[in-house]
Order: sequence, then structure tokens, then C-alpha cells
Amino acid sequence: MADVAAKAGVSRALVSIVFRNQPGASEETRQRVLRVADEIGYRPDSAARLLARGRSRTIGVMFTVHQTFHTDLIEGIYPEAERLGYDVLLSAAAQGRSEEKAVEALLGHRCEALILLGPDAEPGYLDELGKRAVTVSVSRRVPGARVDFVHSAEGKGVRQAMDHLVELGHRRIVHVDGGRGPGSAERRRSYRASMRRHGLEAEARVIPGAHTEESGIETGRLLLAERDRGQSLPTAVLAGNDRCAMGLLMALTRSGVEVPRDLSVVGYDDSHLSHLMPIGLTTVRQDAGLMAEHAVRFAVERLRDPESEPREAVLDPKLVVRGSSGPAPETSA
Amino acid sequence: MADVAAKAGVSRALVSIVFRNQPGASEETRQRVLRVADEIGYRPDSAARLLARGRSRTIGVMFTVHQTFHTDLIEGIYPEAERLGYDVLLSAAAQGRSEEKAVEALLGHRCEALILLGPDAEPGYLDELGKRAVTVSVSRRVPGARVDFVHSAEGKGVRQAMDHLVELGHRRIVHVDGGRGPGSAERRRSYRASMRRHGLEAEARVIPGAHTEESGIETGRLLLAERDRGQSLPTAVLAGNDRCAMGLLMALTRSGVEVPRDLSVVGYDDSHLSHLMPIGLTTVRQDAGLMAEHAVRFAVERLRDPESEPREAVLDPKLVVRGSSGPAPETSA
DNA sequence: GCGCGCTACTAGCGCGCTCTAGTGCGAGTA
DNA sequence: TACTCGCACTAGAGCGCGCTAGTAGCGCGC
Repeated sequence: MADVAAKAGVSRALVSIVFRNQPGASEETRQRVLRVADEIGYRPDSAARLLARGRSRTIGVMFTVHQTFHTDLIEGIYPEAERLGYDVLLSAAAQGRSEEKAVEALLGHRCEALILLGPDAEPGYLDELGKRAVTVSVSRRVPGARVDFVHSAEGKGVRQAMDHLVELGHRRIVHVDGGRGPGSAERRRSYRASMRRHGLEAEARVIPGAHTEESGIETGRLLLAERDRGQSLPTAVLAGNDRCAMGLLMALTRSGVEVPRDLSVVGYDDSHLSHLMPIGLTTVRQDAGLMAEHAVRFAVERLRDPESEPREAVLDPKLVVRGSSGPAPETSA
Repeated sequence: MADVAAKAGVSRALVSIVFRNQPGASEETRQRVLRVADEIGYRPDSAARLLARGRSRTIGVMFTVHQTFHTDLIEGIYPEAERLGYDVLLSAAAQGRSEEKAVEALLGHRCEALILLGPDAEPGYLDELGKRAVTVSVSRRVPGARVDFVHSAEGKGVRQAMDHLVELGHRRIVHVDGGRGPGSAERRRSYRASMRRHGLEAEARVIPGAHTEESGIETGRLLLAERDRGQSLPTAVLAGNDRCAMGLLMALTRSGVEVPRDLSVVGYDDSHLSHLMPIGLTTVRQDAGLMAEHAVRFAVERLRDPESEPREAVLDPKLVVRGSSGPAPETSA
């Protein structure tokens, strides 16, 4: 920076003004400074800038590698953050890299706010986090914790999916849940409520699962094993999310079960995957772009007024009907 | 930090020593400092640390959102970087966020080294980058540029896939290429060479494409349209990567073409997607973990000796046969 | 001629840390 | 006693910026 100032024949302060796009420099000088900086290859050091300014204007985003829905969200976070004048730092949780570790990294970089995509951590930990930094949880409700919350109305989404299946004549509808995964509890609850509402209480069955393909594959094996022992297959499965649905589809189709002729499958998320299946996956769409926008806005607004109470945004999901759901097979009638 | 020092009754310098895990503090003091720090909730500010130290010990990783193979790589980068004592900063390119922008962000954070996953930028830009910072390009060769390079032996991978198809009796094998995508040029070249080697020069056909599902879908439409005009379908397609293969599978299956009975499809990457298809995708596996390790190691080693020449790691890919490839249909005989 | 306000610019402190060059002290050695 | 050595610890400069307070110069009104 000193080099730029010297070469442009101005003070360092002026260079600073130019790079911050602040008033106080003539247009002519401005251009000269920028030209010189470009020649030297100068670029403001964000560490020093951050240190001097005391504020980082940086939002840290924790996501889980392989969660395709998260990448959809990230894509939406960038532009909104930029619009509001914030930098974005990504930190991934992965096999061998815990969420805590990912979050610590963000905190160490002095992120002012954290956006956690589908965090899987203890509520206690999240509450503590919320007290230390502005925190937004996406997809996972943390009751009582000091964190903002963005999610889609899981209940509504599940209800739409269930109504769709019931309308198609399904009665034996099972739900593979997402274990402790974000949104799972509500989806499970709503599944049960829907079964009750349709008078199918006796048929309700929740199979413990997770938001992974593996979980879907396992469930497929379980159902097939049951069939081989003489039980009949359910006619429809509501999976915990798209990945689980995909795994299930794979396992079933491989064993000769035809979807949707023999069995219907519905996912959740409308992630990239959903249009990929040859038959297309019927699923519940969460608007990733809108959710990302809300998350960033919550973070920024609470940064402005730290005393304000945590807020909650509930976005309406929408059922997207594709090829994996169809009329219930007659055998079930 | 000053607070911690005061409360523990030592100087700031000592606190610094403790937090850097350096010799020069008695065990007793060490414990006391750590305890006090924990009480206050102190955590070293990485910006200030970075600024003071002059080195960031940070590796910046540029990736493309939605490229599933990239997330596989990221998963491998973290542990290796940690092992070597480096921090990792992620920056994503996405719709509306160019690679340049993503890289600028990393540079602004004073990353010492850049790992670019399948960069799509101009060779000139990359060369410039390579002169300014230690740069490793994964999957994309940049001839003449001052960047390290990690990739798998595209030629070998394609050859294995082609041999596999020819053995199954296929002759009309077309290739959907990946346009300017990383590795595409070599895959294309190797496809042509393989056709020649098997005496199928006359049948060789390259359809321009990209490394996306959309490209696969389009190709599917194209082939179907040709069939409807009376041309016969090829018996096998070698796609540019898994995503393209998936799109193609979807388009074909939806239109009643049965894979692999009517047509075989082979992908490239063995990304997460590949096991997902109900029938399983025959594909060429690139070992993401190993590639990630090499990339990090290249970066760190060249950081130690900046004068050393750029290096190249070529890893052997491996054909993984799954359900999407089968014997050529008899109609083609 | 003087004060006033305005624009264009500068001096220099301080952000929170690291690191070099020390100081003080007790034990070991001649 | 006088010295050296090693250990535990400290003083203080400096990393590259942002920012506050200030200055110089200039036109303007009375």
C-alpha cells in the first residue's frame, strides 16, 4: 500500500480512501491510484483491513459436503451477501471434520455471523454459539436457543405429499425418517398426523433412517427381506429426503421392484438429484434461493440490532409431482 | 489477550507463547494461562495473528458448486492440509459468481497457495496466477503455465472404458465430450485413438457437450430425434463425465430406451452419483482422496521451495463396471 | 481584508497479535 | 568470588490497514 502511495505521489490514507470507495478523493487521483495499484499488483490485505476496522463484515457458512441441498443454498447466499456488503467464508463439515471444527475455523476468522446449514450439533452447543455470535440455523429448529431460524414448513410439505399419495389410492404408506437430521422431527410428526387425518392410523409405520443414500438402500433391503418372509410391501414410501429416496429407488429397482407400478416413492428437498432419476422423483421443493436470502438477511439485520429477538422464517414448500409416484397397485386394494 | 495476560499475572508475550505451543513457558504457567483464557472465552484472532506473522499458513480452494466430484476432493483436502499444518479456505464459483471472483476472495485473504478444482479459466490468467501465488490445478492441464497439476491419466481411463465396450461387442460407440471442461480434450483424443485402434475409425463420432446433466439430456434428445428420422441409435455412449451420463440415462429411459439392453452408457469420475442409479453406472474411477492429497502436498512443497519447477501427478484411473453397460444389442450385428 | 465553508489531501495512532532482543535469577563451574 | 549458562519471562517494535483530527488551498460574501 505504501508502494502504491509513493508511486502515485499521494499518502497512504488517500489510497485507503480510494480502495474503500469513499468520498474524499478527486476522480483524477482515484484513477491514478487504481492504475498504479493494478500495475504493482496490489490488493488490500483483508486480514489487516479486518484488524484495523474491528469489523470483518464476513459471514461464515458451515455446510456439509455431499449434501446437495446445501450447495443449492450456498449458491443463493453469495449474491445476497454481496448485495449487503458482506464477505462469505465457507467451512465444510465432512467425514473426519466435525461441525465443531468447521465452526471453530469460522470463528477464528472473526466471522461476525454464522449461517449453519442443517447443523447436527447439540442444542446446548448451538445456544452457546448463538450467545457468542449472531447465528442462523437453516433447516434445523433449535428450541430455546438464541439463534435465528430459516426453514420451510415441513408440516405443509409432508401433508401435500401425503394427500397426493392418498389421492392415488395408497393406504400402506411408510415413512423413512431422517433420524436426528434437520427437519426430521417435524416431518415425522406431520406424517403421523396425516395418517391419522386420513384414518390410516393402523397402517402408520416409521422406519428409522438418515438423510443419506445408504439409509435408503438399507431400507430397501429391509423391505425386500420382509417381503421374502411373506409380508407384503407397502405401496408407497415417504423418504426423509431426496438422497434417501434415491438410495431406496436404487435398491428396489435393482431387485426388480418397479417404481411407480409396484411402489411409489416420494422424496424431500427437490435437490438437483430429483430431476435426474430416469423416471423423475416426486418430491417436496424447498426454495433454496429464498431460504438463502432469508438467512443472510436475518444475519445482517441482527448484526445491526444485536438485542433484537431471534426470528423465524417459514417458507412454503411445494409438492413437485414427477414419475416416482403413481396409482396404488391393485393388489393392495 | 491483554485481559488474559493481566488476569493470569503474566505478559502478553507469554500468553502468545502458550497459544503457539512454543517452548519458553513453565508447565504451571501454561495451565494457568489456558484456564484463564477459557474463563474469559478468549480465542486468538486469526486476522491479527496472520498479520503479525506475515504468513497465513492457509491454502485456498476454489471449487464449483454442484460438481459432486469437487466435494469428494474437498473431503480429502481438509485432513491432509491439517496434517501439514495448514488452514483451508473454501471459495465457490457458482452461477453469478465467476471463478475470478472466487479466486480474488482467496487472494484477498492472503492464501499462500491456491488449489483450483477443475478451473475453467483462460490459460493466460492461470499462468499469471501461478506467478503470483503457488497454484495447483486439479483435473485441468494448463500447458506452459507456472502451476502444479494433478489429474488422472484420462487416456488410460478412456481406453479401459472403450476396451470394455468393444469386448461387449459394441461398434457404434459415440462420445459426448465435455467441451472446454477439465480433462475433456484428452478424453476426446483418447476416444478417437481407441476407435482407431479397434478399427472403428469410420464409426467414430464426437457430440459436443458439457459436464452437466443438461448436456446429457440434450444429447439424449438429439439421438432420439435422429432415431425418429430413421437413423439407428448408437449401441453405446461414452459420456464426458458422470453428470452428463446421468442426464443421458434419464432422457433415454424416459423415452423407453432400455439401458443397457438397447444401449450402453459409460460415465467418468465415479462420483457419488454413480452408485445411485438404479442400475448403477459403469464409470471410470478417479481416486479423489489420492488426488486431494497430491494437490495439498504439491502446494506445501512448492511453498517450501518456491523456485522448484511445477510438477505433475498422474494417477491411474480404474474402470468400475456396473449395470449401465452390457452386450451390444443384436440389431447392430 | 477577514472569516467561512468546502474540497483534496495528510499525519499518525491503534487494531491484536508475533517475534527479536533482551532482563533477572538460580545453579553449575573454575 | 566471578563467571557463564539456561530457563522463565518481558519490553516493545512492527505487520498493513482504517480512521480521526487536522492542514492547505481556494472561492465567496460582506
